[in-house]
Amino acid sequence: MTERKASFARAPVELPDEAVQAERFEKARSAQASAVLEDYVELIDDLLASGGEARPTDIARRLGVSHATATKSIGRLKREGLATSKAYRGVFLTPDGHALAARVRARHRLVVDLLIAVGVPPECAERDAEGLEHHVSDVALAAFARYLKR
Amino acid sequence: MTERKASFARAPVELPDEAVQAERFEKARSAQASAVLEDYVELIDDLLASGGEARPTDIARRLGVSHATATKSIGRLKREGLATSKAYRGVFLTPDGHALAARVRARHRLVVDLLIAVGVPPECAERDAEGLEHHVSDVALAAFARYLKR
DNA sequence: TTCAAAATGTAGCATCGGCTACATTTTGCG
DNA sequence: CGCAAAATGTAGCCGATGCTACATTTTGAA
Repeated sequence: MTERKASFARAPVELPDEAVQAERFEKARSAQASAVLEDYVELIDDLLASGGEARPTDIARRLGVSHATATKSIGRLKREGLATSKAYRGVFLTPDGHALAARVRARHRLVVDLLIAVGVPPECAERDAEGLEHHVSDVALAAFARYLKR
Repeated sequence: MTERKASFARAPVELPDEAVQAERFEKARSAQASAVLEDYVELIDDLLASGGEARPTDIARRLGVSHATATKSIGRLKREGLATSKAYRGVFLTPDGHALAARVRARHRLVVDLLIAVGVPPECAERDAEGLEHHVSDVALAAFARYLKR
């Protein structure tokens, strides 16, 4: 078989430009950094809207973490100006926190609806959306909305 | 406007069962935990396939991190039995690592194609997929494949 | 009212994934 | 060949996010 030693045996793998690729990964990392905060504000907003109270223990149970972990994260929410709370009292959202919660919830809805629209089973859509949502850009979100409107 | 004081102003917020919700968040966290490993094996596999070498410096540049960070993560890949390397030499994948890379790449492709199919601009699809892919379950992936086949 | 259980707070530990700074080894060029 | 530059390795720091263990405060029921 006429083959030269250095020839490529497989399809020529096309790598993206170095800088472009690095930028993509950086975007993904920064999205992940805000994911936890987003989960907390969304959940707190839900609890406030439904039951009227957002207690650290409830938050912890719903997120599946220890109450100590939840308390620590709530502290971060407060440092970032998204929530307020006093010792031994429930947690509340600042206007910023509330606005973030609204955006997050709307995005969550869209992602779930899109998944279902392309044939993902509802329960699976809900489960996957919990991780997916933090990485969907505004541009993609707009595309989802257009797609669903058809 | 005839409104009663204590009536609910917003739609009655329906909260998922506590355990169900906790399970969703736990899934998302565990998916995130393997995200970094998946990114590394996929990139290493690409580098090996295209240029023939996967050097820590190249990996670091493409991921947008320092070489020290890359080295540390490569150490983790080795601990987890996904890669091998000797001091001052390139990185290689074990059979397990190669298999993981193949699965990750296939999933990445599907996610990008699905995004494009629903109207997301290609470059945006590539960017978002970098974060999204780690959270798409096998069930959702199968649905994506079915959808694209139509 | 009292007191035990539940909720909350706090301290300390581990891992992970970033980073910078510095030490060491390879590599390649003059 | 020799030596400087590049690549690699290593150490130590930080913040985020988990955890357990223990201290404190609230709460509710007897």
